[in-house]
Amino acid sequence: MRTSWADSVDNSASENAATAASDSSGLTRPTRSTYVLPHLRNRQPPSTDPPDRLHSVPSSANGRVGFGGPTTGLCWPGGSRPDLGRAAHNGSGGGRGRSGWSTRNGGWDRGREHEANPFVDDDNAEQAISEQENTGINFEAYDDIPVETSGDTVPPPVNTFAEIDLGDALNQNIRRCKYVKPTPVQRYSIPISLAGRDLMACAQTGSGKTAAFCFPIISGIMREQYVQRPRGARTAYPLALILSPTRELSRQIHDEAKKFSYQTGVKVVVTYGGAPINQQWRELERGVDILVATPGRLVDLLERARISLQMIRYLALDEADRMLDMGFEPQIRKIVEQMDMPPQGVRQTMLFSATFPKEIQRLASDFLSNYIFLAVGRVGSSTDLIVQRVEFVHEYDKRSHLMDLIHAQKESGMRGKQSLTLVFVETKKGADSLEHWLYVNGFPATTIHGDRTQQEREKALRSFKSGKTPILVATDVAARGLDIPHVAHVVNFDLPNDIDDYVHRIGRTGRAGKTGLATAFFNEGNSSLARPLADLMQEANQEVPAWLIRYASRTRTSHGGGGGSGRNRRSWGGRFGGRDFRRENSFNRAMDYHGGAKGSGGYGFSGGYGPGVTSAWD
DNA sequence: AAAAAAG
Repeated sequence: MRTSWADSVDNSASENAATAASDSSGLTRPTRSTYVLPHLRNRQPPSTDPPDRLHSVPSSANGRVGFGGPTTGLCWPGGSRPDLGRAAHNGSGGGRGRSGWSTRNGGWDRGREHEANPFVDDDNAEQAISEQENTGINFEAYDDIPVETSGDTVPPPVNTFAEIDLGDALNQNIRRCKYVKPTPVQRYSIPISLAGRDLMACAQTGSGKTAAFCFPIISGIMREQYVQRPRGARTAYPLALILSPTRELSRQIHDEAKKFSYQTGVKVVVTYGGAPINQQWRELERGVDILVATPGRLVDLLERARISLQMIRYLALDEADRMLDMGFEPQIRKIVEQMDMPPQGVRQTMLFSATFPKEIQRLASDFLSNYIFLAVGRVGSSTDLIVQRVEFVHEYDKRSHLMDLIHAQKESGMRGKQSLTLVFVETKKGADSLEHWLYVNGFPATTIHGDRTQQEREKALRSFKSGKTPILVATDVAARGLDIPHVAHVVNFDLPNDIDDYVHRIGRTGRAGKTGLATAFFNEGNSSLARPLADLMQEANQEVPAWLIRYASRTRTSHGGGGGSGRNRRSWGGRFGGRDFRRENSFNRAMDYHGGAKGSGGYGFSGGYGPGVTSAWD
């Protein structure tokens, strides 16, 4: 049985009580002194704000003290593994010159001690907030998770990181990240990727997808020590490309990848729009193995020949279904098919998302070669950890209703700043206007959307993460992938039109095995979402209001009971549910999953490794 | 129809 949201907030509050008790900056205190109205924000000087300083304060802790590094001074990565590449550059061993993995910085990174320690933030700021945080994933929530694989000769999953030959350096970083054992998606996808196979992976929000595609890439690059890259004075030749749909997500992936690749010699660079391109050029000139990027800026750099993709061995698309939807597909096609990237089959391609509609899968198969399809958990969301509520709220009542929710949340045990509320709205204008209204009413809120400058966007995100403004009003720019600890409540102030967007939005809470609450405001304008929403909630064992079910049956489409056609089809399917309600449509949903796309190619289910249809989640 | 992504 489910604990109530208030309970879970109470629990986490008491978990944190020891360390957070002295924190007096409550939710209720609007930070008016630093608040700037939206229309005045462009005049802000490029100042560093407190959250940033918070992270950089302990300069004395910079360097190698944070993770107990000195104890490992004698076992540099690869010290006992000559095949692990760059270790040879360390100290006096580096006599290979340009035959190493990165011709551009072969001589530069000998002094690895100059590589900033990406773990200092964790050790100082994050741990102070919550000891629990970095021990991360609540693995009990992942026990007996259903898994399905299909494709030729699927490599078996592993149960521990130790079973995987990732290399000493990477293993050490995994320990520094305090990852104790792999999440389900990692257990399955890492062996697949290490075997060199292309992969299309669906896994719940917050289940560790980033590491799942980063580890094999980093490990693979470390092995390719003799990769000879062309020498172009101004052109960078990355070996791996990771694409994501928003700038903030690209940044987040970059920051994660930096941790994973610390002291491996593998260089990670991020590039995205809205930020000065010169700085990014300089970074690229210093050498890049893994490039993380948003599509627009990458195309720009490709057209200026600052980047060549001809050495790409690994291509990963995060939020792959978004990357291939109408808005992005032409750009992705250009990058993948019309520039100088090696074709599928030559490079290794990995697609990851929590949702994967059938029609997008069909598109995606253009980029893949003999790929393995992997579905981990109830595809669509980590729903059991998220308590979902739907309330009927008229348009004109939404604001006061939101105010009630925030007050209720405040009273139900938010003592520190670690209980954050993320409010999704449909439009950028709506975001500004709601944020302004919240401000006027004394709520410490900020907003993130595509009409704000990149500086404003990143500042808003920092301010939210730090708890300085524990309410964030966002458009769908924040719907996918962002990993924000302590988001206790996601409010769908305006529901999206696509149920997949809903899945991603609520996935901003209930991360890494923690619980969360998601509240949606539903009214006549959302009738097209009634059925898919009711179905999703029911599948996740949520309480579905009777009025929503009535709405759902009223808006049944002529295509029949499956939720209609088009964008609101059920894309996650009920393959893992054991209940009759799901079985009824299991055939249709199986078709949804696999789209019949490779019907002649022998892509049957093999599914012999997972626990099949047994699931603690049902 | 909106949002995102180049400037």
